[in-house]
Amino acid sequence: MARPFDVHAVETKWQEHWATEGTYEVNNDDPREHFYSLCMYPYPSGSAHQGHIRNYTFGDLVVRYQTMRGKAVLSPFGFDSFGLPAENAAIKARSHPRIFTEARMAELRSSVERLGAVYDWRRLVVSHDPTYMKYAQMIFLTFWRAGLAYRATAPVNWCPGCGTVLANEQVLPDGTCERSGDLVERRELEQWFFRITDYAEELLNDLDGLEWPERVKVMQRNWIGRSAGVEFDLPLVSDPSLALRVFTTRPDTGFGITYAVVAPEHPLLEHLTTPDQREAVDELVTRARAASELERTATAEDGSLAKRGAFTGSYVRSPFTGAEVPVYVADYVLGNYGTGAIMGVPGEDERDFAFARAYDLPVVRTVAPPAGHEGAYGGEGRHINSGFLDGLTVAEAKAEATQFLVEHAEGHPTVNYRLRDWLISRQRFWGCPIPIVYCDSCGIVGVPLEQLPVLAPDDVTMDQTGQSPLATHPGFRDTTCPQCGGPARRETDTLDTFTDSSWYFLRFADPFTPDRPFDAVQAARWMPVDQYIGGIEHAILHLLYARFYTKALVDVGLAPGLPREPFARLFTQGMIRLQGTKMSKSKGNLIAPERYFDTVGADGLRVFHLFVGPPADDVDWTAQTEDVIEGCARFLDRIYRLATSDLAAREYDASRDDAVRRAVHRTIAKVGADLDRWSFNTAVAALMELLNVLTRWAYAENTVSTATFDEALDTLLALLAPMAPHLSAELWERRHPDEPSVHLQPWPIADPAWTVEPRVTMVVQVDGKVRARLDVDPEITEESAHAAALAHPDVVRWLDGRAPVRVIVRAPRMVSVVTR
RNA sequence: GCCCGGAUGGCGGAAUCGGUAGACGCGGAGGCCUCAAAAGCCUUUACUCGCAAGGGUGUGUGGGUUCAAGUCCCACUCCGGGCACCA
Repeated sequence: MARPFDVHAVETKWQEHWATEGTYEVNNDDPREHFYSLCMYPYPSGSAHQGHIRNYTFGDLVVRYQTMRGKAVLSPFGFDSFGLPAENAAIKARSHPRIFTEARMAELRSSVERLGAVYDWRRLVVSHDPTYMKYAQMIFLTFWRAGLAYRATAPVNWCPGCGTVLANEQVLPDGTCERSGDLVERRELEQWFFRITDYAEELLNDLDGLEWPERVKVMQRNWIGRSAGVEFDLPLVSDPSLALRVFTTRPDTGFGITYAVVAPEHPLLEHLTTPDQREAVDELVTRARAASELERTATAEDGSLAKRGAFTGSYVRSPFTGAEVPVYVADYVLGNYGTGAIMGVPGEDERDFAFARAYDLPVVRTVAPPAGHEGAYGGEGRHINSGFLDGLTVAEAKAEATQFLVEHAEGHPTVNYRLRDWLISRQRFWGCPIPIVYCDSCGIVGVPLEQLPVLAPDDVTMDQTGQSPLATHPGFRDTTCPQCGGPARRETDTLDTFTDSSWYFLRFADPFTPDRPFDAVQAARWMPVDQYIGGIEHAILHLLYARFYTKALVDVGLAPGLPREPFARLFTQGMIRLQGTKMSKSKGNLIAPERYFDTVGADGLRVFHLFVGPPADDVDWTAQTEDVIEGCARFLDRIYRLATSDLAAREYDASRDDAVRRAVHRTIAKVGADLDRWSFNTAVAALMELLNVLTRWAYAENTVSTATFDEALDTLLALLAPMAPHLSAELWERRHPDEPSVHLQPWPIADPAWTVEPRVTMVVQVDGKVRARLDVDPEITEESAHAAALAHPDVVRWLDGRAPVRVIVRAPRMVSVVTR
């Protein structure tokens, strides 16, 4: 497609201009109102793909728009540069992940600069930068000393494909690794954890105050999984000094207990198992331990819980009925949730019902189900078969039953969370080493601050053997104890890379103060982030971890006075799809943005991403897409031609000026409102409409006065500036060579006097159908509208002599005449 | 199974507070310019009946509320996403 100007020359000219002028560098003490705009920290996977382009187009629009609105806008950039892909690539090529990573960082940076997205590059943050690592390690040690990091042996998720353990959040519901797709194994390992569960309640409650998409909040609420209930004792029949402690959210159904179940890992299982049941129990425990999540749940496909439990031979006594009920062991009860043991209430719980069916256990209903209901009933109803609870509603009975358990069964109300502590150890090389030393005499010792950062040596063999690559490097592994000076051994695991993206936004706010991660007073000038932009795929992992870090940093004293929530407003953009599947590097179905940079240019590609649909919606890349991109470039070309054509000699007819000026001011109002509500596609459409108005008058009728036309064109360029920054800057400069750039101009303000129309169309409905349209004054009174509507010949015709029964007047928009 | 979204012309989408459905763009049709093409410009484009004037129908389906429903209510279908042994 032939363009009327040299797109490439114009775009590079302005990109160099913004870089050399430092237009978008901003200091912390800037007196203007502060605004922090941030796109999610990218993993450097090479040159930008369409998802990046979309992300940075939105982010850059926000930055430039808010700047023109008079704010000091913080717009930083950085790289989440540690991670598995670079390490795997390095193993394959017998190279070093740093080499891959830095080459790809350069590519991505070049792409975003080519897009014309502007940043304060002085604030660049890179995860593998030794300075950043030093503070990442300092934060880890501070958390550890505050008791928020701890080392424990636990059954963990081991991914054979990645050669490392994973956090719960990285395991998909089907038990596979979210990254490699391998079936995750359970291994018993000693690992480092962050005590995120200490913050479960706050992480849940603070969601309410965030301007985030509701579905992201719902996902986080589900993930945290708060459930309030009661813990109480079921005494052993054989030894009443011992009891099985269970947790339930339905204490009201206690009269329906017909059995109890313990998890295969339960500490009391050994004691509960009688000699004649030993074999069956051992077999079940062995099977449960070996089975993956997937295999376990697969057996339950048909809803049956057969073969998933075994009788222990013991009995406990129900505090409600005094009855002796059998104790089973079953893998559907989890060892690490609640007390690892439950009461079996098949009447009201579906799993219990399925288990009772499979093991032929009695079912006692305690809540009357609706007529004809089969199976377990978990809904509302009146209690039956429940002694002192009979006749009560579920809520009433819960309160009564809780009270009873407190008095008679060592009970107390408890809250449990689905959320587990965050496993942060990774048996990989390309990450930040955990700054810990193990000494035989001193135990676990933190590396002293002055010895940070702990850096991995470069000559490490990274082959995946299941142990940390660093452990195979004696020079790194063997060290001396910082406390006693004796021989010691370093921690050889690295930190989960999600720790890096959990505080980078704070480092952006103040990378200038020496000797600390950031200065709290400086960071507080920007925090919280006013607008955070990224993909929905981070709804749980990154966004939950970053919230935890922010709260913890405040509590351990590294960020005194900072807000406890990092991201005030979140926008999650849609993804790009090709033939129904997500466009991504790993799927190999990319349409590279580069090809458009030289044809339609960065501005054309930006306008396309803004115009193609609502920012939150997915974009289907189809055969038509190329045409739409061309159309966006055509829109810019028309602006170029209009702005560079010579109209000064044209005739002047002042009668048309007002109409043009009204179109201009209505567009100002529309575009501003649309940008504020993230309706970028309609904002672009409004500019297209304005251009259509201007073109029509300027070319077809030659009647617009130069002054009005100039005002209109200048306004158009200003409104266009956040969307197509290069072209608008270029045309503005040509029109105003002695003035500051369009990007430094104030955002246009609509004059209310010019946003109202002198005449509007009023419709008249007869019995609900539009039968006439009238051109009226917008200030028309109800009476005049009423009279004018009934006098209209079309209305008279449609009334056909019938008298209106009712007339509803909504001047000046509409009159509704009813005859029936 | 549960919880969220969503369904509007040939296509992407618009309609912000219950008040002119289809803005804007893509694609299509016709025209101007040109030796011709490209580019550009102009007209037209929901479906349908009609020569026309002018009607009728129409926002996934079926009901309802209302003078008036894409928008609100009830039931359902399909699509997308999340959750799903957490007691």
